Amino acid sequence: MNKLIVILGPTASGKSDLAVRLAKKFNGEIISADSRQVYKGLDIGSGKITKKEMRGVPHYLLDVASPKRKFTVAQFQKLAQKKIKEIQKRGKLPFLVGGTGFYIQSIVDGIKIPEVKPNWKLRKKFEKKSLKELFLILKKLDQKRAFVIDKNNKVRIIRAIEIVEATKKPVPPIIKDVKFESLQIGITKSKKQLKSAIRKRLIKRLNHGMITEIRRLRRHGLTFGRLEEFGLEYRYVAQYLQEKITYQQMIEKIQKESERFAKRQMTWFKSDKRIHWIEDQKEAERSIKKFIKQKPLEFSNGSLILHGLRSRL
RNA sequence: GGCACGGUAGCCAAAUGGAAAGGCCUGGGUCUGCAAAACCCAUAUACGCGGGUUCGAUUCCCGCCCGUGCCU
Repeated sequence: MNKLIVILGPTASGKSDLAVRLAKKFNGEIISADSRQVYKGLDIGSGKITKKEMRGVPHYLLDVASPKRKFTVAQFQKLAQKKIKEIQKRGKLPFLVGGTGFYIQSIVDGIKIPEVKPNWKLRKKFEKKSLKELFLILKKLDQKRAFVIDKNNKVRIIRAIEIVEATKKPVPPIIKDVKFESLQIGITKSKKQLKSAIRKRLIKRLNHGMITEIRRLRRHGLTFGRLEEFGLEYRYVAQYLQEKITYQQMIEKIQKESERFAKRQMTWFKSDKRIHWIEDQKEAERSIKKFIKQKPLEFSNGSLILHGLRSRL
């Protein structure tokens, strides 16, 4: 059996808690799909689940990377696929839980990411160039990719150039290699609910030593610049510690930015029509039960080549 | 009380004697190794009040109100 349950939703929607309950009920184990919780030492600020909250359910892909180094989707994909298979082999049901849409997509759709590691030196060099210059470079190297790429997005253009330079070939089309049969369950919350959940959670995190945590990260050698890259809590606490903003401004910023982040997450999720949106645990249980009973789908051999960028089934 | 500066959209903020920039917020969206990232699109009956000068005033003049700073 290669079934996989995905629990997703915007930040502060209560994914972790729901996942533990469901995992307990269905003999499952949890794999986190969160781009910040992979880092060691980012605990309170990233809302990492505690040992106690796990209630005996094994969790994976937490604390697998050093915050000094950048962790990427490709690394996530490899580790997660391996873990999921291991869990399945033991006869347990894997739950992929998190809010990082791209990470989830990398597993659910099994998109093949070009095997070109980020070349930080090259990126740094190209970052200095103007958008226009970069676009012209890409156009010369790979017309097809240049045609569809977001012309205003430096990061993407540089990445495309990076791939072509390394492989000496155009950027390959997106290929899907779906390895698991997955059921995606999404938690919905109204804007009001999210807003107040974010507020409550923020106060709690501050009371639980979030600032101390970030000071500790500093002591362990993380620069303020690096801390700011983690976004939200880490970014604005870092700014507060540098006295760029006041305590009050820090709180307001984290709140606002978290709300906006939740919105962006929903934008991502909304476009995936396969997600089953649920309002409570009962509903989730029902759809999981039904999903488990289904006969495994016949997997078509070979990989799919997508003509569009994402599948919106 | 005196002096100075200011009052432009929900917030910040520019310019201008002749159809009032921009940013934020907000809404929608994109996504091929940084994705809590990066990027795109949309959005406003906005010039404190009253009078005057003028063909025409947000802009110049007078008075008033409000805010900020300094002085007594």
